[in-house]
Amino acid sequence: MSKAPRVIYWFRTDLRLHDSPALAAALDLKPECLYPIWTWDPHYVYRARVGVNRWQFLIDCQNDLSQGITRINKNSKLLVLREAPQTLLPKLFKEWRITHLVFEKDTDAYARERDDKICEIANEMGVRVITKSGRTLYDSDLLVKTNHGKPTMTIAQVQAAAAKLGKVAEPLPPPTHLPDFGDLSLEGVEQEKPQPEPDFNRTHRTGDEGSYEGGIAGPKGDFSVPTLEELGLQEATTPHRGGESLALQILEGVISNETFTATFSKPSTAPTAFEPQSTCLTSPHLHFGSLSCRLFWHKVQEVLDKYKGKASEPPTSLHGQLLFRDMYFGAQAAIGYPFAQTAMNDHCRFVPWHLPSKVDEKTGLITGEYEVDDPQKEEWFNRWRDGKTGFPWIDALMRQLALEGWIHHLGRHAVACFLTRGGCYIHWERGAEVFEELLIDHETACNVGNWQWLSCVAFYSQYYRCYSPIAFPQKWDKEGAFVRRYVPELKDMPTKYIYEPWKAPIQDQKKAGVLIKGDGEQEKEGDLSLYPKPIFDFPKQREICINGLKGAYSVGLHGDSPKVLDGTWKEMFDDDAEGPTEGHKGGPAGSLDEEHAHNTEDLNPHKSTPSKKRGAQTTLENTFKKART
DNA sequence: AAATTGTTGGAGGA
DNA sequence: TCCTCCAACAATTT
Repeated sequence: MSKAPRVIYWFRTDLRLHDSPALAAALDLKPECLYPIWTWDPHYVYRARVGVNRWQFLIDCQNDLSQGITRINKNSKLLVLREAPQTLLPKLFKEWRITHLVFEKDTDAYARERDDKICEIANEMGVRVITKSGRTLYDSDLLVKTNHGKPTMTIAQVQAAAAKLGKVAEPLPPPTHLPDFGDLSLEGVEQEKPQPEPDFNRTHRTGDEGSYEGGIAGPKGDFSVPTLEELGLQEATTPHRGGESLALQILEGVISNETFTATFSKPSTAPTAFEPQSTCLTSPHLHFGSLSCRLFWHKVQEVLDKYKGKASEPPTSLHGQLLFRDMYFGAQAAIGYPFAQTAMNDHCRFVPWHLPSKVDEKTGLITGEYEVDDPQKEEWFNRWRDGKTGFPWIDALMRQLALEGWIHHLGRHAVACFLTRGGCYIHWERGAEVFEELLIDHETACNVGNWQWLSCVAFYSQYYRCYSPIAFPQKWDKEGAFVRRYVPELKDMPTKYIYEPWKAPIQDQKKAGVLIKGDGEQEKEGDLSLYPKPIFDFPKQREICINGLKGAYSVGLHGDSPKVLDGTWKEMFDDDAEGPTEGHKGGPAGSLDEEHAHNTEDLNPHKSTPSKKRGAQTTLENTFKKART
């Protein structure tokens, strides 16, 4: 007769009680006791980039989950344990006489490596491991297999595979009972403190990082959910809060509006809308698992089934948004570690962007540090990140991102295009890292996938379709309410100049209480606020970028090309690889000061084109002729 | 081989 | 508001 199961249910990213196939599997075991645990993975604390707002959201989720567990069983709660799962779990298996480990499968490259190791150890120790897929509509590995073993790179491929795989699984109801946990003794367990270097999150800490200081069960010894204070983090600034209770309320709000749900079309939702925003803001809940994507899918389906009018369809519909998520997860599942970088990634085009990542020679993985090939480009990057580019639309978005941890999808398009192929010509990996740090809904698969899309290195290739930081927001927000909200220096700027304040006559600037001057370092001059001059002439940079992309496409290297890996790609490009040089080596920004001294220079794109285009073409021929022979 | 399609560009004109 | 053109990528369909 075998003993009754003693189960660890390991909540990882997936923090939900509703529709957790893995939790259902754990309960199917009819365990004698169940330990619902969360482990502080030092990878998350130090190596992933996690800003305070995402920490806050996660802590909200944990508190809500813990309360949810206690509502079902007053003798149970979420147990938060401060140690890496690879070292901690084997000790717990022994200490708590565990028979089964159950968790939801994770296809992130690091998570897979970690979980494989854990499974191996569990196997050796005679602990049975049960995993279930629950993070996506379809199991990502199965999706890839159905896509002929290839990464899912288009939504059509996902839809074709989904048609073969059949309907999205029905969401599972929340559990009605949860067993007590057993003995919580940690007598025989010694905490192994993690190696904190490198620590990419140091900038967020006011005090010492303290998540491993109070022992495995935390400073109170009661396995409680940590506070930002305990983690040594500054206070969060986001108004968006986490937790399944809240997520279900949002979902209810969405589906109770039948027309919104049935006719939702992402490209026609305004990126400039705030309070309320134009989309549902469920992405952080999908990331942390405080909302099930399958529950979302079927709730939307119920509305569609009874909707009489003309409904929207994938890819622009709500279902389409969820399918895109599965697409990026499928691509990541198939490509693995290289998916999140250019190096070794056969699906990623090589473009000689500025500020390229340093690559670890042994592992081939990017290190998180980058090469400053041109100090001016680093200045552009810093000003982009800090919302001081001098383009109000870009700056407003970047400030909203830093403050609230969320910006609309099209806003992400605008800033991503601006940093990479439609402005700065800086590496998409730099932008992805900033988003990773600041977004509360950050998901490696979706973030990396979208950066590749926007920079035209994978998923998308129409690099000549470029977002203007002036014309694009004008389409949505003529008055510039969004800019006035997030860039308060410009709140009284006349509407005519709101997206290009450098054009405002000096009298108008003064009347609006702001001077367009400097690089954003200085905030005030006397009574007047200062707002920076633009980092460059947008139409000029746009042309440089488009020609650069054209060249890189014609060279045709990918992340796994030998020339990319050994650095000899440089032979295929001129030194100023991004395009026409024509005496702009010092950079167009240098000439800006003079050009805009009178604030009347017309920076309207597409004005100067015909003669210049020929010039660019000729230079391009020269730049890439080696590649063609 | 040519035509079509692809979630979300911009300008100019009717 | 809708249409065409711009100059032009790549995967898929015909």
